[in-house]
Amino acid sequence: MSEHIFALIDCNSFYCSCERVFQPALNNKPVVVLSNNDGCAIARTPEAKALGIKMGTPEFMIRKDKTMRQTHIFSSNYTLYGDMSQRVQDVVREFAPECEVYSIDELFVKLEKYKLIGVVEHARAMREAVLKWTGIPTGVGIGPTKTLAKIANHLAKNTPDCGGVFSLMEEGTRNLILDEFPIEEMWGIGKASTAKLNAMGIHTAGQLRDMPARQARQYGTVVAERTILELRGISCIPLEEIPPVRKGTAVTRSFGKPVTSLDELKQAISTHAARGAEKMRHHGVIAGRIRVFMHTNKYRNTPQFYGVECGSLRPYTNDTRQIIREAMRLTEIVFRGGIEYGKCGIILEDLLPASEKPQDLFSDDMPHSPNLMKALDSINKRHGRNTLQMAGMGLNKKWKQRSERRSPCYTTRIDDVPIVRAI
DNA sequence: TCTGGGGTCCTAGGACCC
DNA sequence: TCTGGGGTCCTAGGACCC
Repeated sequence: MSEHIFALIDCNSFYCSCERVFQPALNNKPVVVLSNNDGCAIARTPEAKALGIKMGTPEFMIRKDKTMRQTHIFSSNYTLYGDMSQRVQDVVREFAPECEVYSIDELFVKLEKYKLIGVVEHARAMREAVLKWTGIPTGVGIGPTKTLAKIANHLAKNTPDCGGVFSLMEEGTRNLILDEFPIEEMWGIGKASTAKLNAMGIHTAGQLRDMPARQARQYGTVVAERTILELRGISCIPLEEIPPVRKGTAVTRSFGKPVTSLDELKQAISTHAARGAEKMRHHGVIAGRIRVFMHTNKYRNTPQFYGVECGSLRPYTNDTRQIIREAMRLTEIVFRGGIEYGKCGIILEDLLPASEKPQDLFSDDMPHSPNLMKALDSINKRHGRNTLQMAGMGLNKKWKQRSERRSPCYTTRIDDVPIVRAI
């Protein structure tokens, strides 16, 4: 039986690296990128980590703290990151056509074909090409299963002198490493599992790998069993080259400041509903159900409230008007006065490819919908999001989030393309 | 005294991921 | 003053059906 060879390519501090590509003066300086609403740090460079900034450190703490304040802070710019991600993928595919896009900054590939020329050398060449052609630094971990490739990737980033590539294909090395590797750093082992395993005396990946079957059953689920087999080098999680069809899609946001009025809530929900409909059209799907929710800010010391209501969409649709209509009906049901809301959103469920739309005898169809929506989308694509919108979405959107330090869309907006001048 | 068994669907909640 | 958003999978329990 021929052995699998998985590699995981992971972009280093991806969002920060994207910002650095266009501001090279920030290399070797602490940089963070904030969440939506400029709430907290979601990406940090090693220099920022060294200052004590953690994943989720609030923005105001970074700004106030004496050592942290030297950090360069960016609002998140998903248009830029999405485009840079696409460029990284394009380079990786040239070196490894069997490729799964695992997240915006991670790709799994299979490398069996490169065994003769040397898998590690090939990975190194790929990594250098990604850096040269996109400006994004990466780490590559190699192993006989995805779980082991993930661990190898962790080592690639934290082992000086490995040139950004680490392989766990060789069994001897693997055993030595796993005996030292803490379980809480493993893929699929979160807080709850760590506590459970620690209580059983399991602290390292090596101990987990050698756990007797009886004890393993006591510990957990199918997922745990799979992880243990993967640690033993038996591949249970295959490469998924074709992304599975989404089951649902959500648009949710915190408010820039607390919202109390039904009017503003309706504006926000209809804005999210319109964005949800747009996302569905982009993916060529329709929804059979929509859920609307709103809740208070859990960090504030005010009476807490969480409300949610679900309604069906018949016929299945991705038409902005129908989605907003149902969302407004649900909003009025859920809404309660006298509450300071912190966040709201919509979730579209029961998604189907638009081509598989169920026939429906009892509800009116909108024959002109596809063309109208197409026109709406192309106008907004050319002139910017919500250039053309439904009246209910509101014009001044006072509830909107902050995003004060967003960088330009260097690679996707012609007005934002950097200009190089010869001196 | 005796009181089936198996299946589906739905929802809620937990855990985990990036 | 200020603490993200968007996903997946699994399990348990209730309702309902034959």
